[in-house]
Amino acid sequence: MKLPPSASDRPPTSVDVARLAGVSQATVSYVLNDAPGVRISEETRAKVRAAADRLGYAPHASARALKTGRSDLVLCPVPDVALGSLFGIWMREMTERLGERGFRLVLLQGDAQAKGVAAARAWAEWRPAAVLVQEDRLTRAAVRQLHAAGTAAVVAIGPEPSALTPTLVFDDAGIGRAAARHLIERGRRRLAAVVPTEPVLRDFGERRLAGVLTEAAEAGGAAGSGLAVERVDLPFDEGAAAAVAARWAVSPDRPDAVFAYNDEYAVLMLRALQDAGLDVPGDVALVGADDLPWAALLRPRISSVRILGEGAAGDTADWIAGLIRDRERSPAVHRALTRVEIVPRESS
Amino acid sequence: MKLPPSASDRPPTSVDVARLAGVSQATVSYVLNDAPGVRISEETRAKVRAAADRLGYAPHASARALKTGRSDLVLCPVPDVALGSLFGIWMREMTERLGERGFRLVLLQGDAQAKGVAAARAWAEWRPAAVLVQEDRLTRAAVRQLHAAGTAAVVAIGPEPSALTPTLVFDDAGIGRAAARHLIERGRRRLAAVVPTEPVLRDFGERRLAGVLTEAAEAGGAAGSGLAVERVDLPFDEGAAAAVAARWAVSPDRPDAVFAYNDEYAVLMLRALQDAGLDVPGDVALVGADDLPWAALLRPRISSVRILGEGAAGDTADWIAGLIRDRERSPAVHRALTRVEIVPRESS
DNA sequence: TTGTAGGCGTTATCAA
DNA sequence: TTGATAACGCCTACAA
Repeated sequence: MKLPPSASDRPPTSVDVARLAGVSQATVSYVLNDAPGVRISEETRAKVRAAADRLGYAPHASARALKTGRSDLVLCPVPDVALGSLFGIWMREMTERLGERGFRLVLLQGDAQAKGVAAARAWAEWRPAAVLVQEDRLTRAAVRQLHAAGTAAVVAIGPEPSALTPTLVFDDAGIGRAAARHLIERGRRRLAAVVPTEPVLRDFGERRLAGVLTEAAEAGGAAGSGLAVERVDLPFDEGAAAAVAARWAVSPDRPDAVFAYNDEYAVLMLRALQDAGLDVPGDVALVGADDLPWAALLRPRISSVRILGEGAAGDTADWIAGLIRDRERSPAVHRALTRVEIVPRESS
Repeated sequence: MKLPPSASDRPPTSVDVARLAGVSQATVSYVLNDAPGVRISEETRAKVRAAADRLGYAPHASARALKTGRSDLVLCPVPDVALGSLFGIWMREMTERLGERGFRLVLLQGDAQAKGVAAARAWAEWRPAAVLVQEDRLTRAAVRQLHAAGTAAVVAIGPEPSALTPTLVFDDAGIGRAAARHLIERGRRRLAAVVPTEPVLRDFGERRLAGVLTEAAEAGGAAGSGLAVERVDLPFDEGAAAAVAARWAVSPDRPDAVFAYNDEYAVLMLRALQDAGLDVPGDVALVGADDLPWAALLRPRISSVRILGEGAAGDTADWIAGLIRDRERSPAVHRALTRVEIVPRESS
């Protein structure tokens, strides 16, 4: 097998293909793009395709984007924290479905601190069809910047509908509510909610805590019984967890239930509680979140709040494709990303 | 604050900026790119920058790429499995460091099955400066395709130097070896190695197993003692794990040590072993891999093989930048990605 | 110190 | 059914 004769050292262009096939450059474009409303003989098509193959021709995406004025890019600048397995599954489904709709989802990691109009400008340079990004990285100027650059859809991901643009609502409060409701229904009265101190997790923790408080307030009102909620700010650190557990061990009004933010924090608390001589769930019930596979293997098995189920991404991808099609800009448009569901197990 | 007067509905171009600033388009380009060897008055520069700001001008990345003939893109098509926290940390460091070198690392998730020349063509359309991809997704034709498209560096990630292109060697066998050495040094003689049956993990498992076998063969030869290695094909499933453990519980020549592939499988095995009445590490020692934070919280705490430490990515990024600069194509060039290190804990 | 002009590789319009 | 040809937005010699 011989190397294709490279006319020069530079990547082959459609002109090269045309020359080799003995047709005009326009014909190459027609054939390779299956241009509608153009009749080209099957013979010519074959010649063109053979030539393209032979040269290893790959159309220049930038040239195409420049000419057509649009790109099929859906930019998704992800913060580091998002690279969890849960998010990974969701992302894969999104990629797949958006691909079927003709879009290419691209993850931009890094520059986690880049936000506002500066970040928006960097994203805008690619003239993406859509940008899908954590709400707190968007400002009014950022959204305007993206629109100015022709971005058809700017989609925020946040705890509640953004005032700026359509939002994919990720209901962290709902997660806290689900956990709290479950615990209260089981007769627990003194709840504790862990709020991670890690900068990237803190905000999520706050919102989950808020959900616990909401649920407790509602249930407390209904039952007329005193429901207490203790807030526990906690780094992911054994010592810190042990200190909390030790305090509870000797406290008469210690919590009888803990919502541990997620499954990892749940293990952390589980160990600390057990080491402090507290029985789970006898003395203290425990609920995590994310429903990670290994959490079900602990003893006791950790109850968890399942967040993004399989198949949750498909519809979302269609929704986003619709936003792009309609160039939707109204902040009134939003969609719940989360389907929260408690998975009860031994620990609660 | 008024909206900038948009001359038209289309994204502002450098011509628009020039018009607003009252200068030529070339001047805009000079100013915005800080062109060397061109003297432009500070006054003019200010005017240009003000105009660009006012219009929300973002240079068209595709137009620039088309003109300059190169892009600063480093494409990294990742399989789904890679979106673990470990890989996330590594990725973030890579992004950062490559950014300092003027490159933009972009993750293409999905199309995990796309490989060979078809996938290469899709990647080539973006005329990336480099492509960083799992070795098994590359073929000779794929590498040639990328080179033909002007890709300066095609970097494979694989268990051993590729015959096609420079390789980032991810030493899975070394992980198995480290685990085996540790266990053998502690006097264990009948090793078992878990090979996950999940399609995406199986190959990695095979290589880690191979490492265990290698180490056992070497140690066996040296010690002259009979070292046995049992292969355990296992899905991530409690029932399957229980079956294995139950068999071992009544077997006189059961393993006295298990390398569980990773920390998640380690929990799986830990529970199964304990349920079967086997003591860890008394009857059976256990070693995982990845050194996930929560694994250290189990009882007994899981010994683990740490793989990519902090800072492992910085040098790698520099190495890749070098490959791009030199347009390095020799398969002889490779670099170890892994820095394997055992983290001994209670379970072994 | 600034402006003019050509061309990067495509797509798409209009003739032939 | 096919072939010239004109942009798309930007960079960069070269001219002024």
